Amino acid sequence: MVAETNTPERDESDAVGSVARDQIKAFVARIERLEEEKANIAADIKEVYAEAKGMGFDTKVLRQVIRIRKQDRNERQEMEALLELYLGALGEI
Amino acid sequence: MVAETNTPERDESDAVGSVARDQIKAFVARIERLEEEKANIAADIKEVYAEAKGMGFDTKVLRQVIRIRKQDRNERQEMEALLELYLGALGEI
Amino acid sequence: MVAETNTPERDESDAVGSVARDQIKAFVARIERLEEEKANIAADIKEVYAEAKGMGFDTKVLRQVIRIRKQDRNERQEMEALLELYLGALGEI
Amino acid sequence: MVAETNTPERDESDAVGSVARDQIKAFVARIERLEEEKANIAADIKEVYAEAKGMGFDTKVLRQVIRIRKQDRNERQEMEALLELYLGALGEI
DNA sequence: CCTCAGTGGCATTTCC
DNA sequence: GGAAATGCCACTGAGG
Repeated sequence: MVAETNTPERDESDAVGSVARDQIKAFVARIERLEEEKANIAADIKEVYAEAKGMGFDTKVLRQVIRIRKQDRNERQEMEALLELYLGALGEI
Repeated sequence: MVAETNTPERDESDAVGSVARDQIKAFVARIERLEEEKANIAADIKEVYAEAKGMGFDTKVLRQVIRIRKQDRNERQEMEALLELYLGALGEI
Repeated sequence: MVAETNTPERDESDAVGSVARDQIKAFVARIERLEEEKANIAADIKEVYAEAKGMGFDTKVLRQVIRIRKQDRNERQEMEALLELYLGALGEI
Repeated sequence: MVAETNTPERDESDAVGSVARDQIKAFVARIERLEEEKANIAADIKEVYAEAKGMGFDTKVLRQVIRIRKQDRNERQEMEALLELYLGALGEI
């Protein structure tokens, strides 16, 4: 794991030390917990698409709509960032 | 959205019908809601990695650990499925 | 290089065979040639930004403008793809 | 675009001035032209990798080869620069 | 020097 | 199930 601050040189057989070891285990547990939640939500999304498909909607079109709306949001944010840049730059004239 | 069962030919001005239209909007809303939750959890995971990094752990190795453990779980599940298959086959002899 | 179709078992000392060897060299040469062209163009772009900066323009803003215009193009393409999807789906009703 | 030297305070309606405006448009056009060329070459490279893959070569290994050779070139250049430095220093003795 | 945008590589997912 | 596409992460290099 190469945690310099957590793995000082030591004589004992364990290379990382029980403290660092516990920290690693805690991080792994937290991440795996969150990954599980994320996977569950991904499964939910999949279900929604399946449900829409079951009602006769074209999931390909639906996905595209979602993508375009997401792009819209991103572009709006970029425009705001550009405005910030402009205003900041104007202030420096 | 091209839902054959929901968009019969019609004389009215709206091409898709208000019912299908509402259904589409509902699906989009549900998916976007779930996508947002997923993005939040992804951000949480990122934070955890950042925290671990801040404590001197190598995130690259940490990610590998997570990946390997996930693979192990998958393999274990496959083995169990195979076992089920064998046992079922034996029961049919 | 692990090219199963190009590396039959053979008694000779070379593991890959002269044919596969030549093919690999040709691929590497082609890629490196293209990579070089790409690097040259990247250098040209850098020069243009430098020139703009030299004339008093804010390169950060300029980059943002380029990025937004690129997003616009992408979104336009996505919209066209969506239209294609719609039309194709309508044709199947 | 916030070009102090090109956008003096002015009474006219246009905020940036038609000259600066044209300059900006020219820069954007030049950059977008070059970006397009770069994207085309990147697509070509992708095609070459795909072709190699289609002939049974492992693209992952191929990429590694390209990367290592690039590193070698860089190191060689650094060595030559170092040699130049040494020789120049000797000439000043 | 340090932040940050851009880019390449990798993993996952999706479609066939 | 395998190839193709998308998204994500790490890294390098540019700009301040």
